[in-house]
Amino acid sequence: MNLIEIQDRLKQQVRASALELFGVELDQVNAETPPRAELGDLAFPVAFELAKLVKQGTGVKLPPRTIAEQLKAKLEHSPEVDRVEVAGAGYLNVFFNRARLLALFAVAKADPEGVPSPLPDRPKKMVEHTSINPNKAAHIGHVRNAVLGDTFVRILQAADERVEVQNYIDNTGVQVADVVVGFMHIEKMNLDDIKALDSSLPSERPFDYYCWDLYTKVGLFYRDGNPQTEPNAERLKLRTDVLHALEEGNSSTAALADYVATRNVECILDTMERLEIRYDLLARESDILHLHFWDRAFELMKAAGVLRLETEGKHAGCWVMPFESHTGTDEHESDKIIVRSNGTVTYTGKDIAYQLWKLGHLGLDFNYKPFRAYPDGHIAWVTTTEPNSEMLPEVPRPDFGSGVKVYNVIDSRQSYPQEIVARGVAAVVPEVGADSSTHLGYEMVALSPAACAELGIQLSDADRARPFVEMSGRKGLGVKADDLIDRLEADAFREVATRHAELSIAEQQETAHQIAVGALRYFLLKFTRNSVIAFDFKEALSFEGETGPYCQYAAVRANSIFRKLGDEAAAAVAALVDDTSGKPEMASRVSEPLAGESGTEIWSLVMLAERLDEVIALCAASAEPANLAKYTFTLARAFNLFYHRHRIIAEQDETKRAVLIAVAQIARRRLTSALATLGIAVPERM
RNA sequence: GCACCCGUAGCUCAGCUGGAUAGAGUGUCUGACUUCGAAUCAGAAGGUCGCAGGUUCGAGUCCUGCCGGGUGCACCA
Repeated sequence: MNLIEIQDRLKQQVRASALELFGVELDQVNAETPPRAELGDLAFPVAFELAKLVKQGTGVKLPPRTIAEQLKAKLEHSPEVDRVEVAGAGYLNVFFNRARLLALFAVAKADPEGVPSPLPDRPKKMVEHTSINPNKAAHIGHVRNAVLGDTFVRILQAADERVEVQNYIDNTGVQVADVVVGFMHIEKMNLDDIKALDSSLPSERPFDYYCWDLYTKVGLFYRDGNPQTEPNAERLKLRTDVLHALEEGNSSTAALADYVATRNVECILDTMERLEIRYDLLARESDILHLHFWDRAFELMKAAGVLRLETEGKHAGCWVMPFESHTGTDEHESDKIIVRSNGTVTYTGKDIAYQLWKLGHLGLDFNYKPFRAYPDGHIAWVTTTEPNSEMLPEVPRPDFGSGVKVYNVIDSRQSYPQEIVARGVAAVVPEVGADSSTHLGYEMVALSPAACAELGIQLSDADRARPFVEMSGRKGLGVKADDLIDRLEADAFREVATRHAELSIAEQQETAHQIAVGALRYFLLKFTRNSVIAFDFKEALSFEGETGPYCQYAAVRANSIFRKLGDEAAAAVAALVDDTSGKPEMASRVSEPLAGESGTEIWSLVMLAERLDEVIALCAASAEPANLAKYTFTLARAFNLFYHRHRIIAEQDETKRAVLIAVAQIARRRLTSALATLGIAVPERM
């Protein structure tokens, strides 16, 4: 039995008592954590609500405290409850039987490092994240997306959900076309030239870095080298021609673009692998086009009557989706164009087709082939048009698509098109509804003025006056992910080398790597999704205070205690469990260290640690990983305080020592599990 | 013009479906390493929760209006 089950049981008793004593049927009973541990383990503010309902129902005015007093007597019969107090204006505060629950929590099975066994019987949830245009290296804004998405995946898995992770590859879009224009018309290269270049590039400037620089040149190229002038129409036509070639496929230009995009995807996946971020499926836009997903979606949408062919006005010849919640003006139309007057489909249209496929309502499927095998044997697959790829005998292919719920991790600037996608899907398949599509939006990562100065970026006067500057791949304005990870690893390595000279270089590097990942992931997760991160080097590179390494350090300390205790820890916990079951005298001795002011302080760590399941459930429901990050830090902080105040190994009293061991055991298990769900490993030493 | 997001300590941010005395980190100042590791801990100082109304037992949280900042409203993605 865990804390959630105990709470649910008490809530049911409150409901039953309210009905019995006052004849009031409560919809739900709220439980909260009292502001201070000495006020109890669980609080019900239910008496306030009951006072109101009783007055409405009968006209009798009962003070909340009187109501609470009557409920108190009923609750005190539960075996998990030690006593109940009425406090304040009418709070019902529950104090648990500490010795009993300590034994209960101490024997709970350890979580298997946040990787639960697969649950094939469960309906599948789809999470799309990363989805970086494959034309350049990833910057920290992209990493925010990937870390948010990956952590949300881990949260769903920790909540026993079945999840499929997809990364959308927009390999036929404008951004890829631009880099292709750069290779063909600035660098004057053909496919063989690019391959030769690729293999000659130094490791510190890989292909995606090369494309990053080239991409910034293309913007200038369109404007004949002067950023102030209007684009050169002749040169812009080169882009249109490339775009057209990409959509058609089967040309030397398309082959060149495919190489460029695929190599960038490989580089980006390498970057993400450094942060423990992996994928199940890479869904390529070219395959959505060439397998005619849109044609099918178009038919479904027309049949459902969600599209209207405009015959007059400035949208004449376009198929549009009416969007009445946005009122139109002269400047801004309220309807969303899905098919252009030249017959081509917009991005939103393609996304509706893709979303219908994710939910298993398109009636078409991709073909698949393996893209990358991870060291643990997991395979990231990629979509393809070639049907024979299905036949690869040595790799069993999972079934992709057909989820019941879709989460799209996309920055909040795209909330308007995302809303249209959700409504389009709901209109075609009313039975799944708009609720099956969730836009997991987040604000951008921008650059603080200090960060711009450090990067040597010249700001315009207008930008200087702003609180932050938006990153721009087009302008080459941004912090590349690999550069930042390199810096973090170098900083961490320097620390580890001085602290642990006894470790081998390889061990020091591995530890530095784990610390760097912890620092970066935590930094990106501690902000809630709708807060803009004004990126600051000093803050991002910090290992002290509210950081990932702080949390890792607490877990490392806990582990070192158990390393020293050896077999004694398990024996002590077993003895404690034995004492509390059916030996009243021994049980009361176990209660002693948990009583009084000092005992409450120790006990509060247990209660906090056991709240992990509740926090995971909250994060899964609200799609807000920041809650888990904050919780993990709070737990680490509480453990550090406990660690500082109580010397376990030096403790002479055997019973108290066993209690402290059990408490530390619970805390380190939950802390390790919380960190794993954040994608943060616990080093051996640090 | 319309829609969405934000405004909380000097700075960066939390604040669960309305609940008890609004919290962290950072910065400043002061203490604690002979101990299971100081990437740590303790203490001090720091607040008109943007402003004004309203809803109620109770509002940082909900409603209305206003002020200030951000984003979106493409036959781009």
